Amino acid sequence: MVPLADKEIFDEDDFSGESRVYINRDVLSAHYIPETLLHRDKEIEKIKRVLIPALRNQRPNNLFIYGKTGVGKTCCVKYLMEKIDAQKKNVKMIYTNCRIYNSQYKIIQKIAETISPELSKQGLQISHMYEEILKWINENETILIAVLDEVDMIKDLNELMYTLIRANDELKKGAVSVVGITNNAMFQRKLDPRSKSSLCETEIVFHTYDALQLAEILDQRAKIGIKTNMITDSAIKLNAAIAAAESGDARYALKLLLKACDIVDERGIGIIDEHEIEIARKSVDEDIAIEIINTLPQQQQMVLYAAAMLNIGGGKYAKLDGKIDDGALMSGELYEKYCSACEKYHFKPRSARWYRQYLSDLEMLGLITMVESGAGVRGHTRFIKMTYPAHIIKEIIEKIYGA
DNA sequence: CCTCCACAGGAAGCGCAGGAGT
DNA sequence: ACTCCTGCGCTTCCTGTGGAGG
Repeated sequence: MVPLADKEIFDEDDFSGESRVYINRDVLSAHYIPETLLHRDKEIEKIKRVLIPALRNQRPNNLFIYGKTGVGKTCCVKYLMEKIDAQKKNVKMIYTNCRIYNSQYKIIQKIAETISPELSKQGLQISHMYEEILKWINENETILIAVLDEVDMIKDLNELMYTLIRANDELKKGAVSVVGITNNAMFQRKLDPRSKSSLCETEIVFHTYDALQLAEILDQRAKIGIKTNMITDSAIKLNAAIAAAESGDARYALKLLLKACDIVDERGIGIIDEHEIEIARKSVDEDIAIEIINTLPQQQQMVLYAAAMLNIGGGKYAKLDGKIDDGALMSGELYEKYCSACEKYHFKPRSARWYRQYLSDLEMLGLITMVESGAGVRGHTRFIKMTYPAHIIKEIIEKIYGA
């Protein structure tokens, strides 16, 4: 046997060999921003109109963008960011994904780091970074626009908004504006009235794509990214129809397309047709679940696991005078199951209060949905339904911790 | 109508970790 | 090496809520 070190793991073809399917695989990624954004002219125009004062060195209104996942919110904003950057005016747009930068501290730090690398150290006081940012804006007479994607993930958004608004009172030159992006309709309720009215100075709502629009978007990407005659029209139509039925989510549509292309690319023969889209669909659904669950904190995985076990085992829940949906769990019952799941894997279960926090986190991630009990049930509780099939979740978590 | 149930979710506070300042 | 400060995950305590039951 040849020792591994002496063997070439990748052969020459892997580097230089041309793909049968792709011209440029990256084009099919959701992060790719095409030259022209289809079906978003109106939205781009609206955002542009809000941001235009910045180019004249005036403070633009704060902007709040709402719309479901994969409707092009981030894409449109990033598209405009590039255009504004190219103008080379004294406008600095800083994009932050608040799923990662989820507190006032982290966001201020991110801004500070962007304007001056010396401020990238951890542990600096927030007031220090704040002063440095103000100084920088003043000296450069800059309009700073903080783009906060998934703004609902920020834990102390009220404080952050207060800080950023106050900055404008202290600045002699330059200004600070905020663009908040979210897909969570409920989130405005958590804001105090002051932050709400200031963040939502102007609001833009993005509507979901229909099947026709999705088909055109897919077609546009396919033309740039995939070689001619490698995909049939009916495959694109089916791909669009599936995504439109799911949620009108372009990101999902692209993932599906990418997966189907990968399948054909690996297989080495044939083209992408309806059948390939169908196969891709199954594996994409599972991939999405695996990706989310793997990055979940341990305790939240336990809650999800408990829910899956109850769903499979068939708890008492489903038999409550037939009114309740099959598979709807009561939160009290689930907490007990969660505690025993923790015991099984030798984790210390958290308090019921914290467990309720986990539930709302899981709901935010779209892994479960919750409904108030309402009439027919004694007491005040919530019914919990899983968005992904229980057996898939069970498998994924048992793969991590063992059965 | 009142009380109880089964929770929801806010507020306060605690212990720990990790970095800054001395 | 130490003290101070801040963020983070968590518990404890508490008030609120909406329907069932007496």
